[in-house]
Amino acid sequence: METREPTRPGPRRTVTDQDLVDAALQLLDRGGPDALSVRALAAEVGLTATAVYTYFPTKDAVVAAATDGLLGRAPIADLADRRRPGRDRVIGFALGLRRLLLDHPGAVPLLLRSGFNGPHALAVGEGLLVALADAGLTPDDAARASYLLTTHLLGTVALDVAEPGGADAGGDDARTAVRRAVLENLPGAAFPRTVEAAPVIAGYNSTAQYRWGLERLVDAVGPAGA
Amino acid sequence: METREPTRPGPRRTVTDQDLVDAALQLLDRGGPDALSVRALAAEVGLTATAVYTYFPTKDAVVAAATDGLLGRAPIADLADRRRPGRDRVIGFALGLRRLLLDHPGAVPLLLRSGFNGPHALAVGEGLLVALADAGLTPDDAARASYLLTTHLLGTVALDVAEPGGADAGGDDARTAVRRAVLENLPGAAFPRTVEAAPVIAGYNSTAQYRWGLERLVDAVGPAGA
DNA sequence: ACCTGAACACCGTTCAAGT
DNA sequence: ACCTGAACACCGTTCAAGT
Repeated sequence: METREPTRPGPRRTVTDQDLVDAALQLLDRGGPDALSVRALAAEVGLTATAVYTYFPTKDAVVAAATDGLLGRAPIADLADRRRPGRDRVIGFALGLRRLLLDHPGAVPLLLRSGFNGPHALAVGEGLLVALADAGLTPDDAARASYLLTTHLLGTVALDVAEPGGADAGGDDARTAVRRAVLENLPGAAFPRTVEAAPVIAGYNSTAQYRWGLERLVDAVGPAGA
Repeated sequence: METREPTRPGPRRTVTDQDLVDAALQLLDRGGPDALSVRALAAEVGLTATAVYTYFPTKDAVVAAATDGLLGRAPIADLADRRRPGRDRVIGFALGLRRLLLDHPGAVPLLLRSGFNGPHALAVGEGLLVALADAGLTPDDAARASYLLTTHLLGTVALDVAEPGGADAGGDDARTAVRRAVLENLPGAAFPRTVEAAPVIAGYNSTAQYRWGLERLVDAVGPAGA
């Protein structure tokens, strides 16, 4: 006696909202932000372009669902694990969310324009507030710290994805080497400090550099300063 | 005997690269990122769409020139003024650049995808390195701090511009009130900390909140911690 | 409710042709 | 060199029509 969830009778539905969200993310992963067109999305799930408007009122609504869906894959379980110190949870989560977004560079430009008002965006914010409160911050300071962490994370990811050559320029080391060569060929008379610091600047996009800022940031807002 | 700069003879040129850059920024200011099309740009300066390709090889090149041109209006003179402490110069500059970008919200999504490799972007980076070195940081720490300040600034501006209602939602106070009402109507069972901190979260986009993070950030990277 | 096909008003870009 | 007009392969979205 197989008990499926109660479905309405009638012809088999072949496509769901979730199918479209998944297909949208796949298109973004494969071809970047410009690859997500209503026509391409429809073809991906075997529909005609106009049928998409049965599921979502506009393309913007599809984009909003897809970008919030991406945030739904953020490691918020890390934030809720009360056996670990709040500070460790925040740092681990931030590193994990950065990794997630850098693994989907095509979605990032759309995410940055999305408003961050979907259910998964709210869940991320709530989780950060919990972990920061556990780290000893007052509710108000936890909110300010959450915003500081978020802007730092999103700004970092935005710059990384905007990098010429983008994500397909090989690994961290290969990108750093390319950046360094460019920086060292700059006119030293006009930009002496930039040329001098080229090795560090070349590594801006590295995980080490993100962690450097993240740790200082967490310590700067923490209760240790109170 | 009027001595104009030597111009070639022949029919009067009516349009320059700079005209197109200025027109692009005006279109972005008036209608947001989607208002900048090659056809609209051409019409703005009295050309046909295809004539634009005489000046720039692609639309992306126009966008790059326009966004870097916007950075050219950043108050880098603030950074170079050696009569003031480095810390004050950095904070004043960051506040000024944030204001500049928020005054041109239509250009921000394009700026965030621009790569920041134009001459004015480089000049901003160089100025930050100078002021941070004057504040007592080592060259390497100045570079890391410059990146931290930049990501924070860009993340802040990105979130601000992405806000539903955007820049045309009245002043800071009006936007905060709207955000607060939305936050307080959230399901308190699912997002208790978010609802609790609603008054602070509603003010995320305020200059006060940006300054809160900026000052902590500057102090966290400063030589005081050494 | 879900889906199709035709259509509208747009895009960025190329090309042949003119001055 | 600068500019035009026609054209190509696309866009997001609407609408009438079908099941």
